Amino acid sequence: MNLGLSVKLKADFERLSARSQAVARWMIDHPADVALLTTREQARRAGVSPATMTRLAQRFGFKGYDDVRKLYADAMRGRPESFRGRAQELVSRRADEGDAALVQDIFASLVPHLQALSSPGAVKRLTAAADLIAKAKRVFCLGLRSTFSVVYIFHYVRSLFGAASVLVDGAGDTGIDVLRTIGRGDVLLAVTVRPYTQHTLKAVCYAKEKGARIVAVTDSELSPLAPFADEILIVDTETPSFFHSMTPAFAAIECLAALIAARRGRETLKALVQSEEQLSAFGTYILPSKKSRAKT
Amino acid sequence: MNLGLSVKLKADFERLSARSQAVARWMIDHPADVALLTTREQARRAGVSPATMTRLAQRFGFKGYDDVRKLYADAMRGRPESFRGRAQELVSRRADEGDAALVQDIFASLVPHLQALSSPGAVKRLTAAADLIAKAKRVFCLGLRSTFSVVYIFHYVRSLFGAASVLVDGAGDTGIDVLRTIGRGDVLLAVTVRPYTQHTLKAVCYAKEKGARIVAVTDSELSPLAPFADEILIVDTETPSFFHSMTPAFAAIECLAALIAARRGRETLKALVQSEEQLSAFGTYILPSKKSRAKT
DNA sequence: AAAAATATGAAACATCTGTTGTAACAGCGT
DNA sequence: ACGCTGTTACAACAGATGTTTCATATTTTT
Repeated sequence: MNLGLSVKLKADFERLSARSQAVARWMIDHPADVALLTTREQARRAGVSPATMTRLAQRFGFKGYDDVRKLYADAMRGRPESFRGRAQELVSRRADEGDAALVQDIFASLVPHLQALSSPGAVKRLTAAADLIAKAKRVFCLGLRSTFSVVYIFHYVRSLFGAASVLVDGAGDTGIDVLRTIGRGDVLLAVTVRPYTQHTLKAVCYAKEKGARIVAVTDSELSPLAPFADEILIVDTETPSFFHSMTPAFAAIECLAALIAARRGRETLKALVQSEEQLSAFGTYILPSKKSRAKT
Repeated sequence: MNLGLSVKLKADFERLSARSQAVARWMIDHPADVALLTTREQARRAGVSPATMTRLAQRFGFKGYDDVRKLYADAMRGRPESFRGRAQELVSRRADEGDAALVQDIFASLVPHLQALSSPGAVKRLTAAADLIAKAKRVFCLGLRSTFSVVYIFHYVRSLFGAASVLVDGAGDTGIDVLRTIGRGDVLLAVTVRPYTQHTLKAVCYAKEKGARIVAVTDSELSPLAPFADEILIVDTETPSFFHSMTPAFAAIECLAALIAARRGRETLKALVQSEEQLSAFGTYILPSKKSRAKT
């Protein structure tokens, strides 16, 4: 990620006044400090009056130097597109203050959450989890309440692939019963975010004791699942609205499923063909070509 | 970022008070923001009064929270890899190596799909669908196979909000039976993407005949659902992997739920309080404070 | 059940922030 | 020398910042 401003700064360097050049030089040499220090402190270090900082920023089209600092701060967080995104957001919010703003805000907040999942650290965790699951005899998928969506899609995709998957869910609250047979060689994929569900933690404890490995998808290093997890995936849930979003967790699980499928390679493809045959035999899907003759 | 404080924070976590734990958790989850945001802003995001921040810092031997921020700022300066473009170099170099490439590609492809959902046209459709659903007597939620995740989360959130919602799903393939009572004033939320499921289309036909309105979430204007839909939301499903992603549909539905919740305003909040009371009475969640006395 | 101890948020506080108005200054052509 | 232009620092301002105080919950102990 390169700061657009640094580039502009270098390009226009010649045309700047003496003091402004001093500031520009200092900024280019100390990008981290631009994000971390106050404008006044930066002026002091660059040997310039604070007013000069503000005016330089304004020359480049910012409202003040504060905006420059925010730009550098965002860059430091490792969110390359955030400035462009924010600008768009502002524009559109001016256009409409109501629903549109909420929609924009929700999706805008999701983007950095997804980007966080493709950071090197997250990738390492995803691949480690995929390795663990790919080697497992069976995978038990457990997620209650809002996270059920997440484990369901994992289980569904995994079933399509022909891999051994058990969805911990059952009519009449018999869900947890399927865990009875869990043991060494199995993996429990457990998903829970704040507020953490009691049953999920219990199940993880239980499975761990029986010798199963744990892959936890949760929202913090401090999650109660963390101490039990062999592999842990951290997903964001925050949104500008007052409720949490499961979209990042959902995306992470889909990605995990894809990684595992890739590991099984040829086997996956064979299973997919089988699945398709079965489903078309049952007339599950509408045929893409002619008229679909409905039956039943 | 190797911060001595994070370690101490985790070590003493149990001994901290409820509010301090909230702060510690937020700090561990957002280390970059500790360095970049003001104390007040951090307090706001952690859901705590500014005073708590200062006090927590003092408990750990600092003069005030400002010193903590400086500590984090120094730690951030110490790792220029994430800055000045070297991070992205690393990323793109790794992107040639199998797993990482797949992960990057998947999330990268999701971002434009989400952005498409906040385009003016999509916003209009979302708000129109929200309007229709907000006025409905009851909402029936129907999605089979991979799309079940999507309708499940909608149903779950809507139930939390105390709105009338019926999940079309049942043990023993009795799911469709609940549609018997559907009629004028009701809305059927139907989700299906290619390959379209036979049953979903059938159900939509049936509901339409009975006078219900249809909100369709699907992947194309040419979807078989389109002719029956009163409101239609189009979501992308394509990924660089060989299977489809439901993440955009998932995000769209969450957004739709948020819009509807906003429309119900005060009512939503009351229902949320009720839900919380009920859930805590049942001991569903792990209590955030000290000893959580498990029951059952 | 009462009392002591602790934790917490609202408001108050002095301090510091970023910006702007003003005046001094240097360079430059006339 | 003169006025004109563009820079710059200084001072002043409104607003925000981090900390402290104090009264009020909340928890723990007696």
